Amino acid sequence: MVRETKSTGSVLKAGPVSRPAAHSSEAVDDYLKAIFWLSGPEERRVASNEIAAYLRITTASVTNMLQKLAAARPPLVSYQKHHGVQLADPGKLRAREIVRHHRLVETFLHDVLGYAWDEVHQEAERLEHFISEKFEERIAAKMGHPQFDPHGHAIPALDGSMPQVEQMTVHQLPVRQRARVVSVSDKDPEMLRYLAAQGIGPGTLLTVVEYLPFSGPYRVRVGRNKREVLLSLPLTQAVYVAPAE
Amino acid sequence: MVRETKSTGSVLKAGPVSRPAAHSSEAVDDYLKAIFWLSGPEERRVASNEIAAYLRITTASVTNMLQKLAAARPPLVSYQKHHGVQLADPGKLRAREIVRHHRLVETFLHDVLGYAWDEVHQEAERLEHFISEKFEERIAAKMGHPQFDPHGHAIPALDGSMPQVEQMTVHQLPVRQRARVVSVSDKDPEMLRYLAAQGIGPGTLLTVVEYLPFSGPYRVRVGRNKREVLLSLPLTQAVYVAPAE
DNA sequence: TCATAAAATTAGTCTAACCTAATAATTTTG
DNA sequence: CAAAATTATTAGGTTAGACTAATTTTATGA
Repeated sequence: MVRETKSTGSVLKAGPVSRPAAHSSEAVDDYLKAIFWLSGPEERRVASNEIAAYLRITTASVTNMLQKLAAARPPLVSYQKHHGVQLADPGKLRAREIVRHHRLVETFLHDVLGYAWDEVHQEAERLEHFISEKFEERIAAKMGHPQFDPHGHAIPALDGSMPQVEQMTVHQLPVRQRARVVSVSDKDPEMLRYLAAQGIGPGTLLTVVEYLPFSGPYRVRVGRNKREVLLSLPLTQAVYVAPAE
Repeated sequence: MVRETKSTGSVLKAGPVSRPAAHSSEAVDDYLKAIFWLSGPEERRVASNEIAAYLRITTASVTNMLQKLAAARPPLVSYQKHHGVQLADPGKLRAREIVRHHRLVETFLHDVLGYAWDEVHQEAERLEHFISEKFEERIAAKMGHPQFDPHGHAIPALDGSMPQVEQMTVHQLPVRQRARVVSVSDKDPEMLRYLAAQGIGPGTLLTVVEYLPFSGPYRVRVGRNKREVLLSLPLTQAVYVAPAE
């Protein structure tokens, strides 16, 4: 019985030449995203180690996958045994595309479907892999091509470019320096709910009054009414700010 | 190195007892849907054969999967060697849930995101597996809990119930009998575009004037202005109507 | 610099879901 | 009602992407 293959369609051997991979598997997407985040704006090489910790899988699995990503035509990463990986251009493009999907979907869930800001991440994390370019385009258009997601993160443009905003964490902010919240990590819903309850979100003005020793809480004045709140170390590391004049 | 498994999470061994399976794989979903459609409203047993043809895979693969679906706790199908399958209640529930997802998503894409009616099926076919109950609930609410999708198909209620509308195909419609279009098969985009161009969609009034022999085209009068169009056999089988008094 | 610790790689196993080829059961028909 | 045709099942293979265990390479620090 001969039939057309209904294959799972891995990128790894697909496509004629040099196109940015029609579509990749969820697993491949997740590796590309991990490398993208871990390598940071300087795009430094990333160790298998770090990827394994980030994705909560073993390093053996990572090595295995990195070899496939590097063997893909065109290669999605540049990989050197024992010396980590870097995204190659097609991989970088795909990573940025997924980040764009994620943040557009988050914004859509929040602004159009009325999700709370601590609920959007989980749903976007799944959908980012499965929406089409058309879907992406339509929701972006519906929202007037937003620049930022509900947590204040910049949404990459279609060409993949992402505005680099100058920012630091509250943890790094000098005492008494007035600053405006730029963005908040979206990973932990509980954290987001707590911060929202304290009136902290993108745009909020704040000042660190004092930080207590031994990773103690930070006393922070929030907003116009200068309410004072206490933020633990992890919280101060989850809130990004830009100094205000 | 011991780690939490980030398994693909098959239904087949998941869950405590007797819950309708937290979530199933895409493949399992597709089998359940296939059985659901093939068994029809009478819920007759379905042969491995038919499933294989419907999903365009081999019968060996089907047998293999049916055994797993039957071995799942709780069983998703009732399966007897050499005598086909029927959906068990949990399987039926999941199948209806996916149909609900599919039709709600189609309606959403069409009504909210401005997709054309021939574009919605493909996107919904992917997304139906990955949206959460919350997403489903939110888009349904946003649209005012619609009863029908853009092709005229009824959207199953949350409890899985589907109104059974009395209908026949244009192919089966007696000559001169006035009828109203109930629904149109969404599978073939080209067909949908052609029908739309002829002014045929849910709600359209029509009458078969004449059918020519040897599977020849049907002459059909459409709408109030009684424009006459020719429909090939496949088209007459893709359009469902209810006789109008 | 060399011994040890840390990190990465290889080799081989597992599962889901497909496949082909061989075999068995059922149904149809002369 | 038995032979032929159809349909279903079993057995064994493949691929992606996880895993463990063993080994090798690189980095560290006495």
